[in-house]
Amino acid sequence: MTLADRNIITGAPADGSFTLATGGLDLESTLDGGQAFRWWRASGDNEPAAYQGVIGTTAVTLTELHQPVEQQAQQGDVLIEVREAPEAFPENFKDLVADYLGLTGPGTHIEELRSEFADDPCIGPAIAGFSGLRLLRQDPWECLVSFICSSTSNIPRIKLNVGSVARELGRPVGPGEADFAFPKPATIAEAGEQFLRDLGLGFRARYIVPAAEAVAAGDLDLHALRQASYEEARDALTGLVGVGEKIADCVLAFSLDKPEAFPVDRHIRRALERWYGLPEGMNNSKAADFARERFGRFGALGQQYMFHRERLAQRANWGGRHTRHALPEDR
DNA sequence: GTCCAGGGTGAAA
DNA sequence: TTTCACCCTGGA
Repeated sequence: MTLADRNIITGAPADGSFTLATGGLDLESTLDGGQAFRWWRASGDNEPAAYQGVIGTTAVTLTELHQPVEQQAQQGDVLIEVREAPEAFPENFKDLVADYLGLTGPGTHIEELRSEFADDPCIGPAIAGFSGLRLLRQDPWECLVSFICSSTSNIPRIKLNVGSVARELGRPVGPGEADFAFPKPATIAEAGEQFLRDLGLGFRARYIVPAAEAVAAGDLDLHALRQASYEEARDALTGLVGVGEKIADCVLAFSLDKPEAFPVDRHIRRALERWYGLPEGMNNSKAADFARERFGRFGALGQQYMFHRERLAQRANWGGRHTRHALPEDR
């Protein structure tokens, strides 16, 4: 039975909670690993991972099921609890959650990735030791703003900035202090650059407002880019001031159905040099070409594994195994 | 207290 | 192709 078979639903959940077959999805690395920035851990380090956040206009808590549970749910499924149902509760909400978690998309092609890249020096061990990372399929507008915020920033600060924008300009959708729907482009455009600067976004405020205006005016139709080719969609995004290839590739990978996108930042650049013989001094654009050539349709997912591995390696936290055995200084 | 890096980009040199 | 300014937050 496939995940899709197990996830067939009709109508909205009656009691506000339901489970999804996710094939062993790991919430921490997927929701809080640098793809999305508005998920907050709601459980202790030694408890099964649980995260609070907002999907669309619905405040939810997602919890990994680590023990056999009743009826149709299985170990490795995820429990979705609706913390506060919106006035107009989406009839197909379970489908929306499955869609957001990428359960029907390229992010689930983990077995193909595993078989094709089992011998890969960098992501091979990462996939073998850690198979729960998936690609999300986020709302493109929130994703775009998030990654404009990422410029010369760091993950804690990106979360701070995106959270401030949602809190100050978004509509409250739940009891929690982070329970806000992400504000529409017109709302952000109207708030203006100075407002965003006062929220602490710095020079990024100057980039977000014109992007909001373009989307609000219909000059840039983000959802339509899901149907466009990778090149066409990337050109449309980099047409925005403050959106270069890296940010565009993040938005393409995490919200616009472009699995071949391969965002190259300083960490990924270092990994490409260390593991794949990328010549030092090659610019990021060429490095991305190199990686897309190598990873093809697994670019976005492979990049997430690479990014995850580099992050853990920097924290020296890869279970003491995979980071230590093949770094250049060890060879 | 200072110093510095952090999921970049665009313009000038 | 390289260098620099752009904001500002948290940790060393």
